[in-house]
Amino acid sequence: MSHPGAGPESDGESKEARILRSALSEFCRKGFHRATMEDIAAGAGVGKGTLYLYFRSKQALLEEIFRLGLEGYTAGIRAVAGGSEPARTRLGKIAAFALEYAAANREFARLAQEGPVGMREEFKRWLLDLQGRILETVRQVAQEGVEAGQFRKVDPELVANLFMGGIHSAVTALVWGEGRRDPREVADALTDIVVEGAGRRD
Amino acid sequence: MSHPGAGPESDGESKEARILRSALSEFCRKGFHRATMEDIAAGAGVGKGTLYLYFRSKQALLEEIFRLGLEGYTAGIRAVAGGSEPARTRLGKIAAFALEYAAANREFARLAQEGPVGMREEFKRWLLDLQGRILETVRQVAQEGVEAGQFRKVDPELVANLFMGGIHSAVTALVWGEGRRDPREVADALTDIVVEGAGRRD
Amino acid sequence: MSHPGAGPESDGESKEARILRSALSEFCRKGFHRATMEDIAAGAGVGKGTLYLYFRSKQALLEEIFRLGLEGYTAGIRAVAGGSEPARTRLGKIAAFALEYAAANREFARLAQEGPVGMREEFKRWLLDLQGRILETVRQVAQEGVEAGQFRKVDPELVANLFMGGIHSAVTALVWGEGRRDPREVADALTDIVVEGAGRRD
Amino acid sequence: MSHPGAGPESDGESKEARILRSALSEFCRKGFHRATMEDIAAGAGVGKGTLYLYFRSKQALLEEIFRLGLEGYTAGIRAVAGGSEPARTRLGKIAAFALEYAAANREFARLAQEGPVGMREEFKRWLLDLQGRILETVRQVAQEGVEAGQFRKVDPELVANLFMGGIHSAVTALVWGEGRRDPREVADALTDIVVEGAGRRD
DNA sequence: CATGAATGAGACTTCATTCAT
DNA sequence: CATGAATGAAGTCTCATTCAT
Repeated sequence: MSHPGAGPESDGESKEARILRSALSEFCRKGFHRATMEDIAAGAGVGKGTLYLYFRSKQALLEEIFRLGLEGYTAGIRAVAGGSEPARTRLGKIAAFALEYAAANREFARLAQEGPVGMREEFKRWLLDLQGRILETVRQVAQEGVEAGQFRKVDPELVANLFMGGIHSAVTALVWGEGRRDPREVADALTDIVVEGAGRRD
Repeated sequence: MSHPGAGPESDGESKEARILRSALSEFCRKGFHRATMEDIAAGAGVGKGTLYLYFRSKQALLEEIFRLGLEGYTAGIRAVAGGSEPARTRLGKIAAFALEYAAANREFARLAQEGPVGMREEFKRWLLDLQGRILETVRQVAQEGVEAGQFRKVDPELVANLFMGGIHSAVTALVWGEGRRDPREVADALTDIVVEGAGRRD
Repeated sequence: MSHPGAGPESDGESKEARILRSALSEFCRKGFHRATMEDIAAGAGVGKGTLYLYFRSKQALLEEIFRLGLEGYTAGIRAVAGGSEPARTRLGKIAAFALEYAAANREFARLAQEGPVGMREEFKRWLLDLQGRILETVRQVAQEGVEAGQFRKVDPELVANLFMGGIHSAVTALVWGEGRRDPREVADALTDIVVEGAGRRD
Repeated sequence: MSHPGAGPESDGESKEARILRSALSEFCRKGFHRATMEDIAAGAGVGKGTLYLYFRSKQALLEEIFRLGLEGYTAGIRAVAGGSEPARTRLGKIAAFALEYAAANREFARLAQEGPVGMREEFKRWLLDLQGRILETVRQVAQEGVEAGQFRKVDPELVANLFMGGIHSAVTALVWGEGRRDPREVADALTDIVVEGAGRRD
């Protein structure tokens, strides 16, 4: 086995998974620097030294959390963005997926909003890259919308920025606010405004 | 001092201001936790102990930076949002102001994007509150647009979220990217899409 | 195992011996404190826990290495020192044996030169004692040389110190230096100087 | 001032000196790895953090101790070795100086015998170099003795090795043994044997 | 007001040792 | 006998904060 304790645990979750969950929870609650390895270990029900059997360092732990969390996110975004449906439909799906993903991973969503605090410069670049690729994916959808005549001649990059920014803003409200709204409904309304505009049609 | 009678600060900036500028610069460059009081003091050209004559703690320094930076920002937003012009015009002015403010205060804009790292829970709440009040201001504009029949029956809160999220996204590109675009132009394009929509009008 | 009936250790070396060799190698390469039980186990081709079936602790491992290495050394010294030949011959044999022993056990010789790092106070005393007994053996040879009229009235203890110190110095050059000289030749030259003196005879 | 606290202390010794003394004492008593910065600080009567105002790390502290200790040693050796007196006289002075230096710096002498444990590879090389230069100095004396016809045709390098090895051995006895002998007397006797030889002159 | 030497709490990380399998 | 996952004591080092000057 490449990793210690890869076998099934009695409480139904691998040690690695327990550590990751505990770390996410601590990082989210206290921020990277205020969270201590001691507390993370306690939260995972393991000894302090055990953390280092699974992760090289505190930083590595943080980065792995981001890697895993963003892997699912980007894969999902790309999947729903890749169809052959009208641009509007695809945008709607992107928004819906993003908001639902955030709702399903509230702690990670909160952590991700803290920004790349405590990461090595190298990992920060990876993160910016990833963000760039997501924006590019959305831009592509907008551009295809323009080319297919579904959208007017708008700057696709700006649409992508606006759209993802709007989603980001909605996610903030979603994960921090108390009065929760249905992610799907928000996604639809957001898409509606981006495509149809807020202005009155005469 | 070389010029007696030139006032206590012959280099034209009060010690407090110099400290704040140095702290902003350090926080921006290294992040809150990696920045040291020693470096901040050196950057301000004062002794380490002097920092504590002006600010109770490192946290207080950070919070004061945010207080001052956001004060100007919110005041500006409120000012341009408050006129009696059409909603679209006011939204355009909001975007223009926000982007220009970010361009004029790049370091602060970068710092603000890092999120509330290192702040006391109490100050985080104040920050969320402030953000809420800004959103509320924008929401108000949108709502008045709806009421005045300039906008169709969209959810004003969502419009505010989308709009400010888009601005946020544009600011990120503005303060981190190299190829700079004119803030005003970006603001106009952003407003245009939000009001007119990306979709084709038939 | 490939050859049933070939005994429990078909590779020709008992587990204990393999562990000792690996430990010696690690201690020699990295020093006592930097060497890890993990690496020692890996080098011996056994599990970490197995080390503790053969040795009580890391210290015990170190001490056993010294015990074994010095056992052969002191036995050899005593053997060649014990004859009834002239003192000079016996000194020559002592030097030859010591240098050849070091050449044949380079790793141990290097380790022994590092001094009693990491040992318990008790074992350090044993070590000093042993060193004292070796010196005593050599002193005895010198004294007998004086008594037999082969040597002039020199302090036998000092001769022993000088002689063994010279050997020690030569061993250092032998086990660390690249340009190797023949141990036997060095031993002869060393003995020659100690007995005949560097000074010119008129 | 380049260093904090360079001014005179109330107890008549600079903080840096107190730290160095405490560190030497701890390193000597427990060895490099077993000595703790906490104990060193306590022994110097300063806080733990203060150590790091004067020395970058524990290693740096050790290395500085060696640098200072060996600086005086090598300077002394070179000084007494450099005269124009007969080789024998100079060897005698070298031995006397070395033994007196060891007697005057017993703790350092003990530490130096532990070998280069805990040092960076780079510093180890510096140390070996220094040792080589000392040997070279002694070798030079022996060679000049040969050239001046004071010594017979012996290998000067071997003489240097023997002589310094003998001194080393005597130092060990001196700093660890209980029954102390006068360094000067030991130095004379040692030199006598090396030059005249232990053997009887017929 | 200003300074910066001094402090010590606190965090990460290592690794010898144990013990259930 | 053998293993190696798990542990936690222990140690180094950082840095915000204080206070005597």
